[in-house]
Amino acid sequence: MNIQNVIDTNVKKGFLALYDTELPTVEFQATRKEFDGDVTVVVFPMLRFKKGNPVQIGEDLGGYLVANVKEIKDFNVVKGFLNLVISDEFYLNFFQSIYKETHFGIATLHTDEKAVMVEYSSPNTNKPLHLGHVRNNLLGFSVAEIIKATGKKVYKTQIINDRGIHICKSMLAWQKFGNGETPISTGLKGDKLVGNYYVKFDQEYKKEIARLIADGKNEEDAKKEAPILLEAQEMLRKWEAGDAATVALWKEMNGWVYDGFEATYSNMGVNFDTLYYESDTYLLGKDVVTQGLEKGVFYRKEDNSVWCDLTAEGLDEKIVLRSDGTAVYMTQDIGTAIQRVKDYTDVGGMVYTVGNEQDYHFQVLFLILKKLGFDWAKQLHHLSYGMVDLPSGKMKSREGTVVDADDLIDEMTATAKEISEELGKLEGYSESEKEELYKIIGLGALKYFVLKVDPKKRILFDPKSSVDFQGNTGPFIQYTYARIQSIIRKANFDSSSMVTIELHQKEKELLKQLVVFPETIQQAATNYSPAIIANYTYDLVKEFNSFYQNVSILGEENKDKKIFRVQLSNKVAQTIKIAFSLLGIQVPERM
RNA sequence: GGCUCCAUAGUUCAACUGAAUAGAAUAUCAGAUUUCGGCUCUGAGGGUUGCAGGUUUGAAUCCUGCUGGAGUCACCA
Repeated sequence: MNIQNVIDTNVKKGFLALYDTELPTVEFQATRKEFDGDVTVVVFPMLRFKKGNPVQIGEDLGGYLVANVKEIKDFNVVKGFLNLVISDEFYLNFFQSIYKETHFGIATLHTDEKAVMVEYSSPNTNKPLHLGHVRNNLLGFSVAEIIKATGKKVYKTQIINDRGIHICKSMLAWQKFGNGETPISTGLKGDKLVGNYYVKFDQEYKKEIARLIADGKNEEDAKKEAPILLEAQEMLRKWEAGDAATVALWKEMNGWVYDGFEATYSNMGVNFDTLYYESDTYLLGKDVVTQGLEKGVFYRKEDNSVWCDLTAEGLDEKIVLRSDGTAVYMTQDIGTAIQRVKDYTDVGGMVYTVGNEQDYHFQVLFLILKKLGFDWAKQLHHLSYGMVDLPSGKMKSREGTVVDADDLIDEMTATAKEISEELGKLEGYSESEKEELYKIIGLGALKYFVLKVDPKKRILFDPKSSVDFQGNTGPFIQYTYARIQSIIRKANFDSSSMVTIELHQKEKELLKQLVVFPETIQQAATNYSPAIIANYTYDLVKEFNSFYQNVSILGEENKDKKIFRVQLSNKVAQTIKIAFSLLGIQVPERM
């Protein structure tokens, strides 16, 4: 019995009664502040079905609605806009119906629907996580939570690129120059330690190239013949042959990296339900390619390489198997996708959180999977997002302009600490509670900053000034939440019974905002956009602050009104908390 | 060069996917509240929505062509 449905069906009914004409759709929107009313029906589109003066049609329809629909109390027409005034009773009934709900807006699990697998993060194991991964992780995690909130089962996953020549490079450098260093012996996080040796390899490699060139080699040959590179290639062959010592070293060093990543993930507050490793999946696609060849989806060239012709779909030809029979990136992704559906038979679709530089890759991947005839291939989505740029330009690891994820979180936490100490509302908090709080605020600022922007747009991140704590920011919203909690702590009277009062305009505005929360989640899910949730929450908070400024809550003399305002504040706080949980942001009781 | 994406107040972002005078925040200026947390609230100035056409009762939004930026077009991942 939501108000949209009521209006939709009754406008159609009214149109039929008045003009004897069927109206397929009704367009409406929230009424702008400067006009009277709550919901506005747009008359213009109706002119296609019934020629006439839009104002007159508006008047006729308005009259019909007020006479026939109890929720609609009054109306006015401005140009082609029919503004409807919704009754207090409707909003009060709505409030009573949601007041006891602890998870307002969150749908219960629809057991009849297929599950969705959301992939995100998928880092290179040679490099510690940086700002780009932060955006990826926050987006992936949040979209997974949002989809879950619409009632679907969700599996969070990632594919770990744990194999290949790049891994051998850091292994080799560690063997040669590491002197047996471990994360424990150095006190370094494992991913940082391994990352250092990856850099070390590159330095040595460059030195050798320079030496070879000095000895008279040309640059191209020098790059190919540098001894350290040859050694790395030899190591890869050993690894692929299953050489025990090489595999043991590989396992040990990867273990360090995973521990390091795990620390960063847990710090960031993201997690996974299931993991896939490239070393397990890189061969998976081959069988599929064989089957695809039989079906005629792929074809073999003279040199024995296998291709997929996508020119009919407006794309190019794409290689899926090298002439030596080995798998390429695409082969691996085909195999992994199929494996996932085998492992989790309830999965009916997947979301890939990967940067927009891979738009083309995923277009091709999805198309190939469709051609192979998998019914779930229609339910694949590439959650493509823009890069994070620094004022100095692109992040480049070699130039040291990478913003490290761990460092970033530490910095944000430190800033939060400075600000909280100035405010000084934390008497009675222990040191560890304070530290916990600083992290909630610091991370809240970072996450909100990243998530409030439409995913497909680029973000310019200025570490110095970008992350603010005022205005449209995470801490501003957290602050409002904390302030409501303060009011509730002080409201030491029984406020559990439901009351009927005449609504203040500000109360009505707040209720209007609450009404649209469930559909906002739905919209965020269909658009794969946490930004929609972020902006909704901000609007709700602004509306609350305006209410807070305009009416007195605890100072109200009318007992019923006082009760209602406490209840309403409480519901707003709960809604903030739920909305923020969809973004992976926590809210503090005090700050 | 082909294809894809992006361009909105000084700045950071919106605009419910085609509707009313394009909205917030921030910064600036002017005020309120001095009593539920002054990290609050109200107001002002600030825009030819990159440019030029087109479709439409109506365009930031759709189409075409430009300009500027990014990405991609590997038997790399």
